[in-house]
Amino acid sequence: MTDTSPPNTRQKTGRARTADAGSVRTLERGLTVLTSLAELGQASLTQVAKAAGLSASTTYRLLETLRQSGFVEWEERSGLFSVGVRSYQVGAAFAGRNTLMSAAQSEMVSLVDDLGETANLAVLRENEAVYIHQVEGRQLVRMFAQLGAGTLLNCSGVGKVLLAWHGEADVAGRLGPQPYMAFTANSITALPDYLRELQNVRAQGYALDDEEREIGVRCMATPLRDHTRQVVASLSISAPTSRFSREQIPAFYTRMEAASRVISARLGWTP
Amino acid sequence: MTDTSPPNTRQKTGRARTADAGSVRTLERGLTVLTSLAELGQASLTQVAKAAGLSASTTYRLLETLRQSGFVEWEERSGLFSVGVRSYQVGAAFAGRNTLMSAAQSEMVSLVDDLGETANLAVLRENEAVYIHQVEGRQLVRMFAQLGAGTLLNCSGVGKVLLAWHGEADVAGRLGPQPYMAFTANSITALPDYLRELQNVRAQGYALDDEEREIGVRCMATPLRDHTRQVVASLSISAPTSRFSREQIPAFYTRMEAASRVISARLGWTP
DNA sequence: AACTTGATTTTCATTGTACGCAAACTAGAG
DNA sequence: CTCTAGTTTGCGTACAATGAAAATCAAGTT
Repeated sequence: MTDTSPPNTRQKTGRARTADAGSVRTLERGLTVLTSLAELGQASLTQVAKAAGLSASTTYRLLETLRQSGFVEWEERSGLFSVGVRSYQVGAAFAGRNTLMSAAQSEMVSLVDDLGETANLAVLRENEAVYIHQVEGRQLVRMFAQLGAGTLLNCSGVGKVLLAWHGEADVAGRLGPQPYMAFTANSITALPDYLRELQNVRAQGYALDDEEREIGVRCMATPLRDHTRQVVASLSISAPTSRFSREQIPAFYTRMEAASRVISARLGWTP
Repeated sequence: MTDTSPPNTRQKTGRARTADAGSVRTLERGLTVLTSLAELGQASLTQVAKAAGLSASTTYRLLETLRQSGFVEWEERSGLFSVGVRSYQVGAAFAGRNTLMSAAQSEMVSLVDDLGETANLAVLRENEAVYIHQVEGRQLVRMFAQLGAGTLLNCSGVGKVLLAWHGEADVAGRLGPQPYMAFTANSITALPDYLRELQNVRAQGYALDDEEREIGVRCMATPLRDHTRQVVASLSISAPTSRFSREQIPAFYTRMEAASRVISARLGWTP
């Protein structure tokens, strides 16, 4: 029982905008449920509740509401939930409005035409790189990257590019506690190594994922900038090492650099 | 009408959900805001508030929460909101998990290879047909259909197919009040005409949009069924009349029917 | 069949939160 | 500078959302 404190404990600490000011808890929770479900792919009520960190009954009601709005689907047969059409519709609106994607589209296609490998477009979101667009290569072997999926920042070319021009503290914060998760023996797991790598990226103008994510797959990523000259996205090409040897790096870079330049120009970037 | 009738009018199917039971108002409103914004594309606070039918302050707080979660973006420059990356991510999860899309993908590609025109995949959602997948044709002329966009049911081939096997009352309900919106002189605007058209669809096995949506564009749609034998989606091909004459209808249908059969089979349909 | 176990749905009282109103700010336009 | 339209914040209250626990339901196990 809080003793009746004076009604005006108005702290006027300047402009400190409290992180979660004006935040609506219920909506926040609902979105957490939706996001958790998206990550799970397909899940039961209890699984979602656990993933979202909410009680079963609350999750039940939130999921039910999401279902009624079409953001979530429920398969009667199995009793499992999954993301619904409405979510897809809303997501498509993002793709439509997104200037980045339309600016990159044609160049990505011609890049794929020239190099024959799959091109990806990724942006930074909190602690991960999110692939927002992909143009598949002619080659049969399919690359891993899944649209909309998030990738760890420590072991992907796009991750390096997106962080390369950020401050060290920021980089450290986004990568989280060491050692970073490793996928292969080449994965970078310590901050100093990563920071040194970023220096290379700044010097060379591109980042390499040299079988750090998956053995047998090499990947080159370049920065895209807009009118503010900040790096807003990263373009990447992934290919099996058999078709992308170390010797080919300069050739790949020449082509990718040209594409990046064109796309950046469309975004308002000036040299 | 808060009828306090005993909650046990349990229907066998375990699923007797009352329309809005267990619905969370705040989340509902938040989702309405998100959906409205998706439709507007890019909008100011007041525009969204108006579209969602909510007060400015409520909308402000909901938008702010959506922004903090990444579902909505806010451009400082213009002060306008738009759909954010997070929405895209969640939507992509739908696409990934969607068995329909993966079942249809390869057949759509080969259909496009054979016919040279753009193929679309649509499902029914409330009162509209939603295009969830598209494979673009080689031809230069770009078709109208936009991914994730909803289409009116009265003047599209997919709309007719999706409703053809529904009861008349249901059809009437989904189409809303007459006269239906017309895009061209060929558009169907009255219920009796539409119901007669649905009879044709059932008899022929396909629906035609004969310049009903746009002059110069013809479109053929076929039903896709799953293991329940219900129509769960519709496949369609759109082409300018110059490349898709009435005489070609049988040829198109032969090809489309084959594709539909294969896709339906993948969904568990048995003849 | 009767039991067990675990998940889903509903009820219910309580609390805390989301809401609308209105005031305080902003920022353009005239 | 004033006006107007839009955005943001404070505040008190109604009532919406919540968790706990009870009631169902589904599926094994004996």
